[in-house]
Amino acid sequence: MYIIVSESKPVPESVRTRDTAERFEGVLMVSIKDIAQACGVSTATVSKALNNRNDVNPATRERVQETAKALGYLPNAMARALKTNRTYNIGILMVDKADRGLQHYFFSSILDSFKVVMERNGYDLTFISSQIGRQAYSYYEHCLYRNVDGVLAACVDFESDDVQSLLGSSLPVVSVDYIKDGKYSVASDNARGTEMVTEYAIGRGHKRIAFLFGENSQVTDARKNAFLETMKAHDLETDERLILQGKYLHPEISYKLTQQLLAEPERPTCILYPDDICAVAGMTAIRDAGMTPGKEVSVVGYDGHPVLRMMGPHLTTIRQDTERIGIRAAETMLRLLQKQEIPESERVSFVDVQLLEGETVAQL
Amino acid sequence: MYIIVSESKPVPESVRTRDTAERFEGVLMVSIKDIAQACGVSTATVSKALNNRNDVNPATRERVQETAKALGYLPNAMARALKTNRTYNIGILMVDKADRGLQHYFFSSILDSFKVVMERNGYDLTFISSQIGRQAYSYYEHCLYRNVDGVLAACVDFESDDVQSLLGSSLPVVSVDYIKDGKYSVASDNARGTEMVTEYAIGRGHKRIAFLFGENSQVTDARKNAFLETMKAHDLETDERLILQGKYLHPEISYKLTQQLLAEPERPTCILYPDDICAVAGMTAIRDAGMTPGKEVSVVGYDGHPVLRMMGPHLTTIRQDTERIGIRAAETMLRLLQKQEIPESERVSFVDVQLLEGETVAQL
DNA sequence: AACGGTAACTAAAACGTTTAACTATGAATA
DNA sequence: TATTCATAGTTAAACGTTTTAGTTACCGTT
Repeated sequence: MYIIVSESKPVPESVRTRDTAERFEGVLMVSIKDIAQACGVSTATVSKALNNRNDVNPATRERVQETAKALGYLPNAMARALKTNRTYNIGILMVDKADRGLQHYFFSSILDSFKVVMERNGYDLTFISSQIGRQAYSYYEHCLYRNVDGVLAACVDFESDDVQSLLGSSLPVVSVDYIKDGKYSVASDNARGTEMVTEYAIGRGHKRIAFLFGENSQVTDARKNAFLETMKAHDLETDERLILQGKYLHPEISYKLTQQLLAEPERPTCILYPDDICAVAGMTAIRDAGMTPGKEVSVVGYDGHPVLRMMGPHLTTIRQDTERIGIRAAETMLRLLQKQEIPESERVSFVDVQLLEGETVAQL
Repeated sequence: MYIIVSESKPVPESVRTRDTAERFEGVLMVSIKDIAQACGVSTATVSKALNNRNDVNPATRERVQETAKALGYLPNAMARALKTNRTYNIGILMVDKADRGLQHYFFSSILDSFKVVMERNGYDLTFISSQIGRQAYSYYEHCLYRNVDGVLAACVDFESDDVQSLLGSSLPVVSVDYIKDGKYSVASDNARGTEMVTEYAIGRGHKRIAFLFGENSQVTDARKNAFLETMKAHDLETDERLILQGKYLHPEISYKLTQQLLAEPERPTCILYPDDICAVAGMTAIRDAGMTPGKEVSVVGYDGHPVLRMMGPHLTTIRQDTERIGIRAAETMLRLLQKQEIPESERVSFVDVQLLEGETVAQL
């Protein structure tokens, strides 16, 4: 690997042996050629020395590395990538329809832990847009243009042609909460989470349980199916008037749907929401209707949003382990990048969820 | 600029005239040479045609561009950057001490809007880490290594040597909520926000107002000073027992400090919190002490976090215009990148805030 | 003395662009 | 007719690396 340069100092005029273009005003970059001249060896030897190859004399290697340090040498990522076809750059695909992808706690938090692990391993993260310069291109083309070594896809419209063509390519792609045959993904255990929370409500005596779900997606399907199956397993009938589609993280819609549920002739005793934000909005609707969440009507969220940790009453919810999801995704990515064979069974990795018991589900 | 390739198709074998390295398995990249051969011109002409230079015959330009499209040509960012010293890549420095920088609504939201504007203008965003490969380097060195065209710095320890050396460099840097002489920044109008909210509380009859502030920073200083000055301007005395340091976005600490304030012999009638999360925690502490936020003790937040939009009671708070901050930062960045002269007076751009009146400040 | 082997190094090509300098052609001008 | 000029193209170098193939020089064997 390269030389640690603890502090970047200006290159002393005395050691500069050739004209190097200024990368920025006043910033002269030292190249491998400068080191070669200073050490009286060829650039090939310098390259090998800096990369710790073994066909270079230890004494020479030492001398080269010291000179590199002394001159403040930094490798040029572009030149290296051009030659090796490896950028040590991972593309991040995280764009929801409203360009608000980063603002969803669930995804930004996954990105944060993914980032930490990847950076530790020498990779940088670059967002993939749907343009190159000012022209429109597909995500896949953008990836080729930037030559990323791999892609993390999350919070994106997986069913779009654009994303599908990326997933179908030979690029290493790890997707979050989306499973595709032969591809690699990390998913929160949505089926189990929904099962847990449904059983919890049933266990506290609830029979008439409403289920609000978000936009169509694999996540939504997994949760909806788990809900229906759990209800059936407990011989409880599901009233389709209580199973409504809302939108993830959309409090207004959740508020309205809650009002609608409360207006039912036979209203539910418990409402399962697609996320915590929606649950909070639902609680407000309940209060506005003159009732108390957790008393007349029980409420359950999803996510385990940290903002709610300190809020009263504590929301009963499913915590998704975003940190672990990010780490798992990074691990999978690193294995792909190292061309490790990943057994069929490990292509999809489910991350455990956790039931956070608050005070919003009444014991009937 | 370049050719729009609406869909990336495999290169027909017939048109491939030379061996090109596979960038990934099965992905043969078409280069400018392929186009040159196919069109019977030199690579120089192809380059000029694709870049819409004017010393190329319109007919030739047309032919080259069509061929490029037909062959599925994509420019190679690395090669181009190596030659031109322009990457069209902006470094993002957004790392708090706990690697949770992206999870702060304020910053992720700024990043989101910054990203949209920069991408529209042909720039990509890459996170700057403090490593190159597996070795530690300074942020500045990392920027040189990746050859970013500019850097956005936010949510970072501005006072550290590492960040200071970046700010002191000749790289175009735009900082958010941190002002440095001769440098470019966008800042939320913290002084004005605090003044507004303090005057609002005073206007509702509050005299004994507590002020909780976060970690030492320019933001904190601006807010604290504004608070003290506003109080003084209204001839109200400030009790230093009511002016306490907490931590941004740290509900537990906020909870404890609130308890401490409530235990004061002469307790405050209103508490100003450093952010909405802290305010929510404070409200819980107030409830836990058997009181009602907005009645016995009033509460004010800061940020205008959207999660709270649907929560009852509505928190009175200052909304920071994160979207505009991101856009402004992008505009400043673009001007710097185009080497536009930015007048002294526009180096620091303050973004207006907004008072969101909720129900948590009692009229005395 | 001749040979083979190895360690340490070098020369040069290559990655895919851009661009400065040059050339050829023909049209316009003096 | 000779000169200038503009247009449209070409050649070749360069950006900073990595890497293949080759070259020494030296040592130990036979």
